[in-house]
Amino acid sequence: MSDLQPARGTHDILPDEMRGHRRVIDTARAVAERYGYDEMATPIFEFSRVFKRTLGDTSDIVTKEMYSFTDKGGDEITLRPENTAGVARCFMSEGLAQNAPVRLFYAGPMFRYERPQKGRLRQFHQIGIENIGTPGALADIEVIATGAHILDALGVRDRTVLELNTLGDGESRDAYRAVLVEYLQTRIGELSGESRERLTRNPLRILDSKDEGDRRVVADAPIFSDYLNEASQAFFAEVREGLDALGIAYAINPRLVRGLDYYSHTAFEFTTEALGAQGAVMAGGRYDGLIGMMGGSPTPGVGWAAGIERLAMLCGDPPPARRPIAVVPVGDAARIPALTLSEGLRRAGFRVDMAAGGNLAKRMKRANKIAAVAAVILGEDELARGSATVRDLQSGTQEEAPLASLADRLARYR
RNA sequence: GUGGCUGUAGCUCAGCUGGUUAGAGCACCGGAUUGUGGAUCCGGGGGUCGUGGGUUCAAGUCCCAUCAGCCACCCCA
Repeated sequence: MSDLQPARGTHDILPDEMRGHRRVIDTARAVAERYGYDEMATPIFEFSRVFKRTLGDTSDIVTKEMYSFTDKGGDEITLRPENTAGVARCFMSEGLAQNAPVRLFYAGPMFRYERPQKGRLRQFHQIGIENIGTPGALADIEVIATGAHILDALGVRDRTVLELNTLGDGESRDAYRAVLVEYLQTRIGELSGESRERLTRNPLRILDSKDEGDRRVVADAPIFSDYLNEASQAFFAEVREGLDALGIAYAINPRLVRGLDYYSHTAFEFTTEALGAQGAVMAGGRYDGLIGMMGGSPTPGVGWAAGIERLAMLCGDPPPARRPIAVVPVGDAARIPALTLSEGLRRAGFRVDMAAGGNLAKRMKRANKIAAVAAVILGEDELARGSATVRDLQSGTQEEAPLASLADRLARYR
């Protein structure tokens, strides 16, 4: 039994759930397309250094969540824990800088070695967009608007809140970090052990700590916005102005931080209360430093990623499957004619299920069970007349129709 | 990675302080109905009680371990 279970934190996506995923992906892709995004895909695994260099040596993802292994050729490989690094790598190795700015949409599985919970899996799926090569705040606004639009289209927007913050540019962040560390040093005794470690590696993260002692210390900490230089303030102001103009509500959350240096300016998250502890549904921001850090020529970028499972959960019951037409042969002589009829209807665009086995009653039962919209009954009587009986399984009414015009008769069931 | 809760049929669950062949509803299969489904009635199949060990005359029930899920922390999508 246990070795027949899917590995921890993974699960099979059966047709019902798959339709839920499909709805999220298809909706997102269609909306993103209106904003100029084209779908692409990067490999599911990359050389480990792509993520290590990109996510930093201190991030949780790199230190404890990567699925890494050495392949038979001795290469260090990692299953992608997120896709921005892969897209950035692709941007460079495929020479996309020639076409910059590029707008890319993706959907696919990601892998993180975490302790599973509802809405948190080891293999999960994300959709995301990346706008690479566009520097201004307008791009940030539009990226957020694309996300908001997708949440609208999925009908879940009213259950989410947009949290917004700015990380400023590098200069502002360096200035603030220095002041912050200086302040925290004076109260280091009150910090949690974890935060003491973060003090050297990742001090901004302390602002987001949920430890009570940390929070008391953080409450009196210098305020980041006081250290934003003029350019950073102007950038953030424009982002807010744009969101206001588009009627996209947001809540400024000064504790919304990103630990990594290549992030700058806009950071945002659409969160929800409806999913328990896993509240983040769509998260993103600006990563102007990323491509430079990976060895490319400095190129700005903005984007977000969203969890398909989480969005699908918010959406509720998946749409029902398309209802088929059941072709029901009666008697041996009808078998082959029913087969060719089925094939013809499929060529004409219908979803067709041909019942086999059992008597007519059994086949009708089956037709009912698979939620067929109609049954096309083909027996010797009909064959002799070159027709078929079409029974509407909703109303129970039926009529005979010539085979030649059957597809037209069935048109409303397509 | 830490702490807590849970694990009985495909699904939802019952099974009292350990005590005969482990039950129900739904679902599934067959029949009533060999050219007509949904309703009803009758019948049937299906469980190594998550797994492994231990205690006991006796374990679904108690103990330990392990696996998985869930909840919180952590982190995030």
